[in-house]
Amino acid sequence: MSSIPLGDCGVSRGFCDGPGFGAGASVTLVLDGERGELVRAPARVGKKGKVGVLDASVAMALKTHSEAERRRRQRINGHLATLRSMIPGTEKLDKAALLAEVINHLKGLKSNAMEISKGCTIPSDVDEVRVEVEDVMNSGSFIIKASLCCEDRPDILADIRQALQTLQLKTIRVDISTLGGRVKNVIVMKCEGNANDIEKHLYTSSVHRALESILDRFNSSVDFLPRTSFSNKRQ
Amino acid sequence: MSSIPLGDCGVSRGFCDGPGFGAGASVTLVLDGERGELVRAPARVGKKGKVGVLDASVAMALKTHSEAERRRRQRINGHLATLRSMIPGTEKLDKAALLAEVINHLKGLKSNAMEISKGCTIPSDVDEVRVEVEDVMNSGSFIIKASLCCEDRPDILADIRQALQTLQLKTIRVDISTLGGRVKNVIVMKCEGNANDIEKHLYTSSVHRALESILDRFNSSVDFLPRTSFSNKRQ
DNA sequence: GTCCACACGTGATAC
DNA sequence: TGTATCACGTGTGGA
Repeated sequence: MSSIPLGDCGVSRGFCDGPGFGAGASVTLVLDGERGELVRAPARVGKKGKVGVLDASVAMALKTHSEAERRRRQRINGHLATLRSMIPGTEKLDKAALLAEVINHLKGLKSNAMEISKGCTIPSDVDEVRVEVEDVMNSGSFIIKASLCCEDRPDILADIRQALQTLQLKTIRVDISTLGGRVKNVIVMKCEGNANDIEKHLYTSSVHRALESILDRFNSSVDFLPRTSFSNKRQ
Repeated sequence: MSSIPLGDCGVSRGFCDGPGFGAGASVTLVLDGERGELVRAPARVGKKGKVGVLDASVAMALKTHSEAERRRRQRINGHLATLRSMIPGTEKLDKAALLAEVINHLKGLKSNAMEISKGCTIPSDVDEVRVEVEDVMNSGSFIIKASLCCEDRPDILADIRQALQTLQLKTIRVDISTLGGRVKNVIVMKCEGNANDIEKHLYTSSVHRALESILDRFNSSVDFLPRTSFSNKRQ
């Protein structure tokens, strides 16, 4: 009784005239347990040995039971319909495929959020250079995602640009986040054309070296650089 | 045949000896359609008027049918179990509540992604200054979230810092995203202490003016500034 | 003893 | 044709 059935779900048949009831109740053949063989059902008798003395209360119990079960089905199918409306391209999928697609979208959104949080937050006060080949297109192009985390300074972006412009990489996107005097730069670059693994490794290590040189340069000059020129110093 | 049934799902009973079969097949009473009354089922006869001439092929059809149906249920329930394992706190929920929770998580992740993309992506080639009081703490402090979107240039961050350092605002966080020669700067500032609405509006408009002045300065000087010094120009 | 959720087999239906 | 999915009513076990 907690959730809402979301309408009739298109079930417009009358009560108990649907398929699956009458035949299931009148056929006196059952499939034997371990064998799967069709055998005669044992003549089921009532509790007192009489068939047909089911009274009105039992009938009412059956009725309410089947109605409750129908409501439960409506509830589940309503939620399924909601999910189907939320995920594009699932209009013609059956229940299992819809649920599989829901799982995929959930994984995708979760990894997406993970990726964004990984790319946007600043790790805990530790200098870091990370370079990874993020995605390999089937066209031979590949994407390099590099990040540099260090103490903040105003010309770090210019340094990064200068260090990377010698490479034949097209900068797709740059994200810079600062927090408490630290900065994390995420640079997404793309190399178009067919490159083999050796070339990819060459690019990757070149990017890594370029960013590490920035880090080294900064760390060697941090002692005598004026640190008071930033407005967002750590406190 | 595309997805995997994910094992037995704990169903260890033999075939057709489970609940819900025997009694349903031997009781010869059905509930009448529109009324919900319990009536005698019409004596179902075979196709040729004889009961009990169901041959082995029909039995096999029934067997394969129920087995296929069981496989279908296992597939669906397997996906449901996967969803349950993906979302914490759904271990003791029933199917409908689980699906409702899946819907909630999907909505949450989607709005989260929307929020992040709102703060990180660059709008479509239109200069923009937005300032909003993001969150008002119950301590009287408030947070100003300002964003400036314009053509990219190397010293824009320094300009923003200079323009905002005259205000008594502590910079909590700065996010900068560039894409195709455009840049979006998101600055989150905090003003501690008790401020009334007039002061908040004063701060807000000051930030707005500061950022717009940067935009104006850039737009008036864009004609004679060298634009070729960026590595990530739009192409 | 009542209520609820689940798994079951079955008929209808689509392809 | 067989082989899928789906909704149905029902039996049953757990709160």
